[in-house]
Amino acid sequence: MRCLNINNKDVGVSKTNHFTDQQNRIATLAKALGHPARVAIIEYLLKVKTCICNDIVDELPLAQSTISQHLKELKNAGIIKGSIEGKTICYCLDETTFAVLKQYFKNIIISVNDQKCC
Amino acid sequence: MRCLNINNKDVGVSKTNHFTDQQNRIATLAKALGHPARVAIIEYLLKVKTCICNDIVDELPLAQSTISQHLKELKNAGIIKGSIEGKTICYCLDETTFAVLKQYFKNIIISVNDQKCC
DNA sequence: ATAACATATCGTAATATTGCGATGTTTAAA
DNA sequence: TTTAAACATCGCAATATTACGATATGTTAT
Repeated sequence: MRCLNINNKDVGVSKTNHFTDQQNRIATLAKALGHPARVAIIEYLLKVKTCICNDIVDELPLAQSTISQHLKELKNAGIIKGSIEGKTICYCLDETTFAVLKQYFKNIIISVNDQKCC
Repeated sequence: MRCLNINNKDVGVSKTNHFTDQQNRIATLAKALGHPARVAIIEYLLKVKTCICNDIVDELPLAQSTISQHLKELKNAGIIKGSIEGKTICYCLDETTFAVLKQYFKNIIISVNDQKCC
């Protein structure tokens, strides 16, 4: 059953358009990292330097389709890159994205040290 | 209507217990940052050094109850701290948490530079 | 005591996320 | 050319998230 939103209330909808591009970007990246399976995938990619593809299925307690979905989300967010490598796909981490994240938190820490409270 | 999960499939449930504490911790932090409103709240707290409370309601295009909910999530994740300050509540960023995040991404970058691919 | 302010919580409605099996699609080997 | 491996996508079911208004709660002035 589908119901109409009679009152025109923005219910259940992220008002992304009200925030800055930077804020949306960080939120998108953080969201993509906001699931332990995806964190695990990243750590796996980090471990197996040669950026192998879906042996991840054997690594994690999730179905192949689920892993594929998680990989897609990571790729959409720009956290990983994937390139076709014959029969398989070579996924690997996107350094520049992590550099953005590192810098963002670094800057926060610089500012937060000025705080005079709590 | 509520339906039973006849097939015992873990449908729609994060299997957090299959991942390491570290992975779950990072995912929890990232998830809390995974919404532009919460990123905006953090940046606001960063700007107004004196960690004022709900003037955030005037800053963001969201209802008071919604802001309160976002603050709660940030607090639960350990990203902000709050202490009662008379009539108001003094919210401020938790430095140690940001230090964790910064370090995490720093370490990733160190490893990712070894990568020989893509 | 009461009013007013600053929150938090609750109930509800809607969308988003997560997970799976089944099924496509493409490539490489047989 | 069939087969199989490696993914991706689809459809479904269930939970989670987001947002709001209404309301409750606590604090401080009046």
